Amino acid sequence: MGSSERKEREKAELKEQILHTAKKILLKSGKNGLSIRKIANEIEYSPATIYLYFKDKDEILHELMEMGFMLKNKYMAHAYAEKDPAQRLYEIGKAYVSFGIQNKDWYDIMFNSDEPMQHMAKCREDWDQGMAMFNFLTMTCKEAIQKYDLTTIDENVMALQLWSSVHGLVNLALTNRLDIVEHADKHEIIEKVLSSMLHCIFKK
Amino acid sequence: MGSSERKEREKAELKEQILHTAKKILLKSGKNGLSIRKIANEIEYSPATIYLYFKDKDEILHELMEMGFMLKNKYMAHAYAEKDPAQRLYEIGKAYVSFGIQNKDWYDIMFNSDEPMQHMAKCREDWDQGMAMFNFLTMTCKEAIQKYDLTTIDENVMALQLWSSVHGLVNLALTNRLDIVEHADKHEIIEKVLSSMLHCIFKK
DNA sequence: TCCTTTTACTGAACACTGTTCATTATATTT
DNA sequence: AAATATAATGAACAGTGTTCAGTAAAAGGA
Repeated sequence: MGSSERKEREKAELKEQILHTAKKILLKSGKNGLSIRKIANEIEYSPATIYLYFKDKDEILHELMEMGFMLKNKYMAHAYAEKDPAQRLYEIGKAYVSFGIQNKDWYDIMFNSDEPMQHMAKCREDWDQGMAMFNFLTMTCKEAIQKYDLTTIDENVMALQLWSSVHGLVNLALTNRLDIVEHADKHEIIEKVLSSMLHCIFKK
Repeated sequence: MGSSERKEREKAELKEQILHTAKKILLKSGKNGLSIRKIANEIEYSPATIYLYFKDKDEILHELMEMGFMLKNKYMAHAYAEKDPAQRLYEIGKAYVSFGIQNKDWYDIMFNSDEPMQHMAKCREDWDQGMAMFNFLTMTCKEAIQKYDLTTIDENVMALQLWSSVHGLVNLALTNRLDIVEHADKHEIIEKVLSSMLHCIFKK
């Protein structure tokens, strides 16, 4: 009979509903405001029911992390399509920072939080999205090195140098530490640092 | 009578004891393991008593932040004493990263946590330690720019570029995201990025 | 249709968290 | 010794993640 298939579909539907609600609460109340009990309340099930669909809160945050990467990819799409690797690096940096600044809670879950990493460790899973992102950055660096004949820098070092810079900038901005040391406009100063960074790398 | 003086001294002593215990728990159980109730339990007072000496947990974390900066200064002392500004920047970077990697909980409270910033906002206080740190970095950049005739870079931009890089590196390392994208030795790769960063800036 | 088995769900509890406040205990002063 | 001022707390409020015995509902078989 097809009833077992229907049941599986219903089970998947409730799982989706839980995640959809989790996302809703995340957007409304932030990561700190997201709790199992609030999700349960919203979908009108008991908190215990959540644990029939997810092992623990870490797993839910891991799923939210994956959703975050999908959102981030929308921000990156235009930059990724740029032909010139040097210009592409600049566009990637700008898009990355825009995503981070405009989506604090998503960014925290993806790049700062312990819970999704904890879940991956428990499941012996890889950080596929993070690795894919970094690999693409590294490939663009490689292209740029070849095209602009940058003999003194390694592509892996260059990629990490760029990533850590924008990661640091976003975190300083999101924790309100950037405005304290630099009163000027946040976007302007970040733009300047990113430009300076790339200018440093590409000048010979 | 001097009894009021003695009472004030006793009050200050208990305040010190609370902070000392908070530090002890932070070192043993991390920031997440630090709770008002654990402090109260350790010093054998009721949790409510803590609130006679501190407005809230934010204030305690703010005090811990200040303690963290004192510890950091010990890490930085040698670097700060370096004569040559370019070499000093390198030593500062290395010392900063060492401090961060070796003191996750202190680093989080100082450079990532919201609570100490929240406390400062409530008290309309400045982030003195952070500003002092950044000002010193900026001055060193200014010196380096003058000595090595770097005409294309602004000292403020350069300082922020360096800070965000090491901040990003430390955070990626502390959240176990660095080892995932780069399997090589953590310290080695960080050293390489820092060197590359400074090499980029100082080459003409 | 009735009965058994399987699946789905939940109430209540456990062990925590920060914070407040009326009440009690202690110490000081009159 | 009594009155006052200070210090400390018990208990409660409103939360948190998580577990598990027990119940309700649906599915399968006779």
